[in-house]
Amino acid sequence: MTPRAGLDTDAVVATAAGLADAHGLDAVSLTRLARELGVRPPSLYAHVAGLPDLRARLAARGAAELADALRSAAAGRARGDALHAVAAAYRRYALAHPGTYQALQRAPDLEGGQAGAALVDVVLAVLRGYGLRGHRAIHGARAVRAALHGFVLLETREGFGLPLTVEESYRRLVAILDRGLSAA
Amino acid sequence: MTPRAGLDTDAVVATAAGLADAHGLDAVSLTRLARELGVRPPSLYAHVAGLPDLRARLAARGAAELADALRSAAAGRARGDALHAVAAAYRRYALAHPGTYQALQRAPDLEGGQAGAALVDVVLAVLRGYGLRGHRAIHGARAVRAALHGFVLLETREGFGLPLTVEESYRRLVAILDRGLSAA
DNA sequence: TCGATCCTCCTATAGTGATTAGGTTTTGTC
DNA sequence: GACAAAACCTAATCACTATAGGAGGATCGA
Repeated sequence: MTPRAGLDTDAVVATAAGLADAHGLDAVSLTRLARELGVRPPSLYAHVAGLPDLRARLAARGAAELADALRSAAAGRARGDALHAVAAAYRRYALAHPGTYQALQRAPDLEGGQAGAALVDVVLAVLRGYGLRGHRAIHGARAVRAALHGFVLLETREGFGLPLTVEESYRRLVAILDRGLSAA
Repeated sequence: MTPRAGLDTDAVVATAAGLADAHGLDAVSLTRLARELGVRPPSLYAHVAGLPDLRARLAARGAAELADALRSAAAGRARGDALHAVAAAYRRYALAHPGTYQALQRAPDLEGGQAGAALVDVVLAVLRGYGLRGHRAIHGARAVRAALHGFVLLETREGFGLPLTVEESYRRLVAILDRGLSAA
């Protein structure tokens, strides 16, 4: 008689991602998510282990998607070309999926998991184009991640109060990184 | 008879800051804060307007402290010297007050308030030493803030899985910024 | 010193969200 | 069709935010 929603973990996480991107990560409560899915809150426990687990899955999903986007952007390019493409893809993803990106932030060690490592690998691959290996590559990767992450965060959170094109600021930041990596 | 805690808004916010720095921002609940202060949760409403207000005050307090620290670091220095000093002070503050720094992040528009503007001003002052004014200074300030913010965030949140000195990575990041700003 | 008043803190209470326990019905398989 | 697994539900608990309204200590003028 009852239609049954026919959920599984992926569907739950996907809906949560939509909710997060549309209304912010804080809007993702089990109660609201359940309502969205036409189900009672306790039913969600059949698919996720609880709110922390849901958030972790959201982050893992986002890291995987982001890594994919970066990989695609880097494909077939090198050096500054690759760096600009990867940077653009990074920002594009974060702006298109603000809630998911937010979830990515709050993932403490989980970022250090599978998908997180994939993210680092893409950056390292780009740096190899600059001739950077070993220690130097790692320092470079940290710098690149920090810069992109920080910029996107400031943009999405605080919004850069001043009326000056954000695109241009980003382009210049990436140019600075390019110059710095070339010199290193 | 009753000893009375003798609280005021500053004391409440200060204790909240201690709690946040010691156990993370999420540990700062009115219930726990009240327990910490030897008081019942409703009593806190005499000093702060609620949890959002408390968080906002935490952020404002942090922004003011951070701006002070940066101003001190910049005093009497110029260019790369000033940049390195400010960057070091920035990271030092964030590491010493992780919970407060976390609160700073979550403050949406409040960062754009008094204390937030002071923060930007310090960076702009440093950039003036590089001969940057107007648009170029703003782009530069965004780059610097993004890089420092992003680095500190990655360090405190995810911890840079790899076993390679974080200090050295930071130093190199700042060096990249220095080079980039000099060229701009 | 006496008292009016303010302010701090309290109890009581409501409401929301996460989570667990334990049962019931649908779905898939033989 | 019957059995087993799994999806969902109701009921209940607990932690936390928040409001309402009251009691008592502190302060200041007389």
